Amino acid sequence: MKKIDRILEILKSNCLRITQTRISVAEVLLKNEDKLLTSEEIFQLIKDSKAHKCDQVSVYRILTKFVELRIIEKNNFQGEASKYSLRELDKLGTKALKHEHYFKCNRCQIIVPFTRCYVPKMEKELRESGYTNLEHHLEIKGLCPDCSSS
Amino acid sequence: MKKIDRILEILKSNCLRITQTRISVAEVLLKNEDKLLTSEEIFQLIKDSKAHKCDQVSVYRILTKFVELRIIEKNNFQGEASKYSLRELDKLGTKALKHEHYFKCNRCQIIVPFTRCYVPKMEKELRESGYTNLEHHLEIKGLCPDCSSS
DNA sequence: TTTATTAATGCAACACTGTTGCAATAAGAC
DNA sequence: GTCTTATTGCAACAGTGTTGCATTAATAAA
Repeated sequence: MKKIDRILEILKSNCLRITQTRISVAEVLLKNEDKLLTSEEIFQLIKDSKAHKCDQVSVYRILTKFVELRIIEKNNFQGEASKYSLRELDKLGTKALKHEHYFKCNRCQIIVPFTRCYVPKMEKELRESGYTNLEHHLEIKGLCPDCSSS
Repeated sequence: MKKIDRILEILKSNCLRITQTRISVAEVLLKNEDKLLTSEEIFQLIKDSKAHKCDQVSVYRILTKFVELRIIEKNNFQGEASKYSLRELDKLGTKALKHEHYFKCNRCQIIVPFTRCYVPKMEKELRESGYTNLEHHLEIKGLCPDCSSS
């Protein structure tokens, strides 16, 4: 099954309408799966495509809804606009948590996701102390190899 | 040596003036060492004390300066105003990084700092790949024990 | 296919956090 | 006490995001 079809399926099963704006947002996210996009960037890409005109507010509302439906992830970096990215196909609409672990270069601003994760150990300790429903956000910043060597 | 004296010493050694507003900000932070305060809260506490009147903008500027001078730490939580806290006496003005590891309850909003940290392992891997000047921010959210059991 | 219903949208206005420019004030050097 | 200028207060602005409400369009029903 294609991702776009799964997204439409999720909308339908939640009694939400398949609107042009929702399709446009989904398409932009699909075309930029390797990136983290801000609401503003998504809005501009829709505008540029000229396929359909819409309002920035609608983009905000749709992104908020998509996060609720677990279609996308919202990633926050200190003092910046939230960045969004599509979840993997098999996790679309599910409660499976995506790990949010990013390195961000303080110079060239590149954002590199990384997969190794030791946080579960900390979460295990918290769970053993009575904490529940744990989720986390980890952000490592510094200089990437390119910026370190120049 | 007292913390307040060390703060004034840092200001002097950086050729910055000891002003009433800077003293007020330092005093509020000292009186609330166990908490993380927002700029707005610090401003209100100064206003309430009536010891001295000042502007919100000055508080912003002073906090920014104090962060630069490594007198305080700036802690960011998703979509919220930055929260500030004094550093430990022996770390005031030094480059020693404070670990920022917080648990935040999604229900009662309590923020609990925790000390155990596995992040250095991730940072070690990044350093071995050529990354430098690493710093991090980790935020774990969920329900605290009290909220979990009620 | 047309009509009716109402979810979704566009627009304007607002809210929150934080920043900037500049004239007035006050810290502290002399 | 006077002078210099760092610091402040004020007003205005900027970025991100939200809310209320009248209009539009997606979809169910006729």
